[in-house]
Amino acid sequence: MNITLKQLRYLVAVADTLHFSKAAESCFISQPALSTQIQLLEENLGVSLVERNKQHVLITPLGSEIVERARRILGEVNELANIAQANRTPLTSSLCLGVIPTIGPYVLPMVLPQLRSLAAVCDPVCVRCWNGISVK
Amino acid sequence: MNITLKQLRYLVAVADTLHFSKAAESCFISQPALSTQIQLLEENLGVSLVERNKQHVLITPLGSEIVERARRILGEVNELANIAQANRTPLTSSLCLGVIPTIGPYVLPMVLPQLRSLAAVCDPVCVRCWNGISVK
DNA sequence: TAAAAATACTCCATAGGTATTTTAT
DNA sequence: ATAAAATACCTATGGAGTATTTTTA
Repeated sequence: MNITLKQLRYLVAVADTLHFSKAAESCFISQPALSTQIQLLEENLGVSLVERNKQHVLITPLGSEIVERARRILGEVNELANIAQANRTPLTSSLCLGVIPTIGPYVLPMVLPQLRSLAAVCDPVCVRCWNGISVK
Repeated sequence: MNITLKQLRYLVAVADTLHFSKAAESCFISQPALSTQIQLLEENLGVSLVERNKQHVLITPLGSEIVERARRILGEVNELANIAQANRTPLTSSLCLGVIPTIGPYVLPMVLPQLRSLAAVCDPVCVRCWNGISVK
């Protein structure tokens, strides 16, 4: 199997809490589910990341290195999502307007000026030709 | 749903090939499977990353930004795996040796010196007490 | 004995495959 | 007509839950 972001999240949670049950809670999953994914991650990487022998959980030296990298990766994934989120704001993305060619030349000259007059609509308004009306 | 590394890999493959079928092949999956994941990723992010209108696939401006970040993230995940891989080399990790207490005091003095004499075994050799023989 | 992690098992969501349809050139 | 992506449908893997066992202090 392959490393997943989920596994990295769970590992970071364990590093933060040093407690499987609390880590699971913070991830909104059950303790066994988290346990399993941590084991899978260790198996995937072929190394031991967490010591469960003593009374409290310990992160191995290599584990700490991995945890730090996991934090960075998860941060960058969040950034990626945020970038997208920012561009998702209504009307900052491109507006695709479909009109059948027959009436296009008559309707567009009336509609486009009004569209442009809306504050949120910026140049350029790009007009392309479509050969159908299948616009969703 | 959540962004997955798999989706980021597929997106990068599309950016590299600008062709869904070739991208799918390079990921060792079918074209529909890749198509679906790209759609899911776009849905997750709430933005359009790939233009499929014209004869050849185009990455949107926002898509390019996302692709660059995806590349970086995937690279760092590989690094993470490599770090682990490096520490997986046999006998650079700790060796856990279990012996029942009854015979421990008799056997260990004979075994440990030989263990130490092996080139790959370094100090410190840490000896702990176990209350059982359940060692895998 | 109590607290915490591992294991057993079951179920369901979903990733992926094959076959087909849609779309554009 | 051909090539490419989307869709439909089905199967199977595996992630997560509950219940239980194991382990350590």
